[in-house]
Amino acid sequence: MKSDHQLVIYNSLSGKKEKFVPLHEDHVGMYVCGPTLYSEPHMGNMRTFINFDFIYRCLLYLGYKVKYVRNITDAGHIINSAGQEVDSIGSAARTAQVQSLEIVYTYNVKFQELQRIYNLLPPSIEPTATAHIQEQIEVIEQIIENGFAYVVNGSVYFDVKTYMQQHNYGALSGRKVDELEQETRTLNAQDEKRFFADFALWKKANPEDMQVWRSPWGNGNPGWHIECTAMSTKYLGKQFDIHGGGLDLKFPHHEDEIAQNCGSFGCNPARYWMHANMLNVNGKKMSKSLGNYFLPKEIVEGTSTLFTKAYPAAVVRFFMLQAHYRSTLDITEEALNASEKGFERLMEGLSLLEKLTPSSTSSVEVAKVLSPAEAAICDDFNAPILIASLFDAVKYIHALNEGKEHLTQEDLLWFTQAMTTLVQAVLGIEPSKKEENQRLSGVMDMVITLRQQAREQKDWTTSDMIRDGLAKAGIQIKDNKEGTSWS
RNA sequence: GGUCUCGUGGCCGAGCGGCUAGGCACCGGUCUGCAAAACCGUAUACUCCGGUUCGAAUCCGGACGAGACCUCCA
Repeated sequence: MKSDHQLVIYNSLSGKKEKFVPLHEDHVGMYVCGPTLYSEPHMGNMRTFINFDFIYRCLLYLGYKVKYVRNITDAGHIINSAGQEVDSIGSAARTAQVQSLEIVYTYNVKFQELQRIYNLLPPSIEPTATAHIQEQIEVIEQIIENGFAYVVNGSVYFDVKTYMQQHNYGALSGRKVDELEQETRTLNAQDEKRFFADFALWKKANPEDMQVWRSPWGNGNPGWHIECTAMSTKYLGKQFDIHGGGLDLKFPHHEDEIAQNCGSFGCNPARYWMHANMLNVNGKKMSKSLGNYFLPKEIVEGTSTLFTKAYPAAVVRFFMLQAHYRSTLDITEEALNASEKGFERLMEGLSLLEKLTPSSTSSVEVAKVLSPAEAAICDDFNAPILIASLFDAVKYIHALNEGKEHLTQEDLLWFTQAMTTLVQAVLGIEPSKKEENQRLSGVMDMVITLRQQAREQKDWTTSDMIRDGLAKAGIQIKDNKEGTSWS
């Protein structure tokens, strides 16, 4: 561990912040539930992935060797409590009149592109459900062997009642099964299940199914929850350090994952469960069903009807990291604009830092400037506090620039590297790339020279005409001490 | 209906027993031919009502309001 600070993580399992102690020193196994590729992930989905990307980056920064597994759901049948079968990928395929794999492949390509645009580090492994059918079958067999599942008419169900005799179903979500029964509004029409809370591990094939796999129980499809158990076990072991996902997956998905893992291997898969909170639009969760969503690409391209302009992906990412991952975040144009200005201030501070000249002595300890940033990272990955500390550092950079503070060459180098690491490697914010337009910049050089000549002759009419004309064309003139620049 | 979470200044959003969060906007200043930009600085807050405490935005109880989950969802 590089840091002097002790990392604490809020564990959803206990509802408390806990000291983070990995199972294997310096190594961290982390599993995060990825997207279901029946449509293009929306901005809310992206917030979760951005948050866990930040967490991954923090762990790397702290010196851990991280194995980060994020699955891709490209198969799976869900039986909801009303007994209806949901096969989102299959129905998307039927609607588009293509094969399931085509749907999955199309959206996976888009998802990979989004990861690039939003600067998400690629996980160590991105396994797909369809490539792990055999592993899923093996886990189900183990659960049956342990007596926590039963076979009915070609389908396999998890036996919650039997499981409860030895384990705590509801350990994560805090739900109590007898309460659940009363809570369930619609009466369960699924007569195959012995108990209303039982869930499918394997579902017998329907005639309309486009994808079907062979199993000891006949042709069918895996249940929704089992893929995560199979893949996390295969790549991270029966128990690993961190399991993450969106808050909306806490129940039933993660609760059922715990049941499956305990039912097959006798242990909770993860020691630390982390849940990222939702992205809100006008105070309501962004979701497909509410229709209040927009796509991550639309905001970057300026084609979303919610906003009047386009925002660079780095700005959107920065905006998201200005809220803690456990809080909901309301996205509005006003808030986004505020972040954009702040983002630019931070970036300008960074580029100013590289132009500073060293001094023979240092007036401030660099470690003291950087310490709050590390403390923020270690306090349950507190990105907003980290960013606040970076803004404090920007103030310090300006003080250095104005000669109010000074640093030796050695300290300046240290400070510069640390700041760059925190912004680029940890926050995952790349400096905005200025679009190099050779022809335009040539023209602009000339225009600025002309305006400068007019100003020297105190010909304010001409110089203001140039300034206003450029403003109309969307180009802003900035007069600094060193001269005139534009953007 | 059940379970849970949250209500912070104009906006977004940290903090979670005593110490300026931060960003944006506002206002004042420096700079400027005037502006803009940039930089510096000040101010504004903790839904309400009780309680615990020397001290509460922070803990406890209640009211009101909002949201999430209990159906698929990141």
